[in-house]
Amino acid sequence: MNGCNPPEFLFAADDGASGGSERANSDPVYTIGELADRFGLTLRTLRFYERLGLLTPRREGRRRIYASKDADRLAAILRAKRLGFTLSETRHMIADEASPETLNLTREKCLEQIARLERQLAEIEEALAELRRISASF
Amino acid sequence: MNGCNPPEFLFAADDGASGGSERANSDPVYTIGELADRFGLTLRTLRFYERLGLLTPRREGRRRIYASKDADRLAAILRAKRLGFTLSETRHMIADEASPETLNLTREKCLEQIARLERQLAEIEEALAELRRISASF
DNA sequence: TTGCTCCTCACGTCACGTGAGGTGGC
DNA sequence: TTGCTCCTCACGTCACGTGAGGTGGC
Repeated sequence: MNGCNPPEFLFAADDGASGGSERANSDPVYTIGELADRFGLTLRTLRFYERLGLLTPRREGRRRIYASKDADRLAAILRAKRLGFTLSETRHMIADEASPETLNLTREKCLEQIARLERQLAEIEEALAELRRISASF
Repeated sequence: MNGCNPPEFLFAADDGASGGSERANSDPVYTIGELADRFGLTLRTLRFYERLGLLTPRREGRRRIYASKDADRLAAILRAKRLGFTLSETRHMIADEASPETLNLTREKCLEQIARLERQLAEIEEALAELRRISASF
């Protein structure tokens, strides 16, 4: 514990919804199909995230069982994805076991990402301008 | 030949520059390295485009020799790329032998592409807004 | 002989999609 | 038995990057 950590933003993805098969007492538990439905993903995507070490559901035999902390972690992953980070960047940003729902974003990474997206934005805007010029000429 | 073709835009990429090893009389000819330099690409990229059937340089033994029509075609490919088309879409858009420097863009494809890019633009703008909010909080 | 440019495999990366063939419980 | 959901390979897609090992001509 030290009192002067580098600036760091613990970014909570709040997800108030609850559901799934309540198997134990009150802690929701999901099959892969349920979790996929809930987040609008494919089974393949969830298995893929597991292979990358982003998710680690427990098993009942061969079948994957996802607890609410896994769902929280998945929400954080998708949040990072929406911000335009790659999965391997996301892997370094997902916080530790204690708070699976937070993303570990430094100010520096934040500014780098902004610069990256601004470049993409400029490219797309140029393309759009040209396409509009062309389509106006038809 | 019919007089009522669908609306179609033959889009010339003008590239006035000339250079390269003038091997035959007055028609510039390039090695793969020269062409890569000229367009800021890697050798790998040019070989890859050839495998996809986008470029078909002639050979002198095993070595690739690019004529000015190949350079024109490459310019058209890169133009389509800047407009956000995939290489396989581009493959269908590059015009026939007679005019290697033109892209064959229908009005419909143009509008579809505009819609696609507008969606990407919106996603990037949302991500940017969120990242700016986060970075302002540091 | 060294240096340069070229060549052909062929595997890696990114974020998955898409079968192929099989299992388990209602 | 049929239907449903799950499973593990394993190859495909997109646009290349990155060696590995070799060739040809100055």
